[in-house]
Amino acid sequence: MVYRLWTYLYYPIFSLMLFHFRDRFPQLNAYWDKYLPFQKRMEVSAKTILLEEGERSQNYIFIEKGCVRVFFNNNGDDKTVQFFFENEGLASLDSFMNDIPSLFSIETIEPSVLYLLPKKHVLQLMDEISHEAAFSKMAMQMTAMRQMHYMNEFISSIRDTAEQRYQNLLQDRPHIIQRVPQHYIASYLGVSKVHLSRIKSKLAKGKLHF
Amino acid sequence: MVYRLWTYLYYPIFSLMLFHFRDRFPQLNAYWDKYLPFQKRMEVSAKTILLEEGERSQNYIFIEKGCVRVFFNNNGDDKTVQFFFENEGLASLDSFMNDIPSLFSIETIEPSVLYLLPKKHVLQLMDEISHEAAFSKMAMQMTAMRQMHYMNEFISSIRDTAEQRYQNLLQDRPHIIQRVPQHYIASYLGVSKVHLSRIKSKLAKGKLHF
DNA sequence: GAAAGTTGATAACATATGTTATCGTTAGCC
DNA sequence: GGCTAACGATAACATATGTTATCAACTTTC
Repeated sequence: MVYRLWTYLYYPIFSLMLFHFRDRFPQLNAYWDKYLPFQKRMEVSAKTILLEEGERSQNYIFIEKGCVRVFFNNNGDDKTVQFFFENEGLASLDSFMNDIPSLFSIETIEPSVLYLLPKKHVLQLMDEISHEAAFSKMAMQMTAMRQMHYMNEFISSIRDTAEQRYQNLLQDRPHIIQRVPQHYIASYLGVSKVHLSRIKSKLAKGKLHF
Repeated sequence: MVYRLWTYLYYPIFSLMLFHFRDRFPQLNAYWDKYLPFQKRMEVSAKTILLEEGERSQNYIFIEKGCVRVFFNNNGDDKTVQFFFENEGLASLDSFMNDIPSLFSIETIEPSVLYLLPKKHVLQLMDEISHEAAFSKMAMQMTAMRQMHYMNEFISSIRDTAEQRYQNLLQDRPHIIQRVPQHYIASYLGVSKVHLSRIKSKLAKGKLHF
């Protein structure tokens, strides 16, 4: 019960950290820097599991170089939920906050340079940052943006075909298509890898002009 | 620019009003009651358009009796995004907040009793309520819940078949299936009405035991 | 109470998408 | 440098889903 309330309170703060913390809110960089000494630097190869589905999330992960994906297992094949790149951070939020088994696994896609900040220090950081004057405005902005993002994904799922969703991705977030293996993108779009290959082939043909 | 910032600030407050305001947070009922005199009561028949796609949202709508749906037009046929029932309130948020043409239409499904609160008074109410001590905690809770909701819808869309999504609806929100015409539910699930009918027929057969 | 519209089931057919398998290319590993 | 796994394209077939049309039951309207 206490845990739950606490989750909701700190949710937006955590969101702040999760997405483009450094780029978007340079005013808060000092807080982040203060906790640099507590972070553990890691250089890992591609396909390194950072958190296994069912384990409890103990670290906040910041990506200096490389990219990772969040996924879960669904009757044998895995479904990718989200991709993260340089200067983004992540954790399996529900697991991290409520100390429950994670619903998701986290894995590197490319060889990556990561910083891990243990839970204990994340909590301290949250505590300090919430005293910052400009904080609440930013927290709400971040949260609203996340809500919009997921709402748009949902609306897209009932409005657009897989082909249209692929083209949206191509237009809005081309870096994902450039850097992520195709079968992960397929599961992110909710289609089989064979079908995504067909979509690409169809689009390529449409672009040929004789 | 000013509008945008303002949107983000008041987003969670608005969320508070939007969903189960009265039921979930009785502490805030006094604020609501204070603005009762400014609300316009309406009794309308089914299929009454309350807001047309492209218009600017001018009122916050509270449902005393009946239900409504939010939808948009997509190449001729419309796609339902969400349903609202008794003691819930709604508006086309982006339009209401930023005074831009609405992306969605709002329409009653059943004959309904509604209260409309003009924008001007909604803004005053928001202003007052944000001074309430318990407010920020609740605002964040509401916002986190909305975020979770849309995230779960998104994950369900890449994980589940239409049949499984129908069964989820049946289990988690059976009132929707009981009260909403089937073709609206079909578009909400992202399938054709014919296919939803097939799903129902298949499930009905599965339940027969000879 | 007749006419018109709404809702839902079903059939027939077309298209979209999944599944399995094969193959060539590339990348990592010892 | 050769072995192995990962990746992506493609084909063949099976299943899922969309489209159009028809019909019956029910509601609303006048």
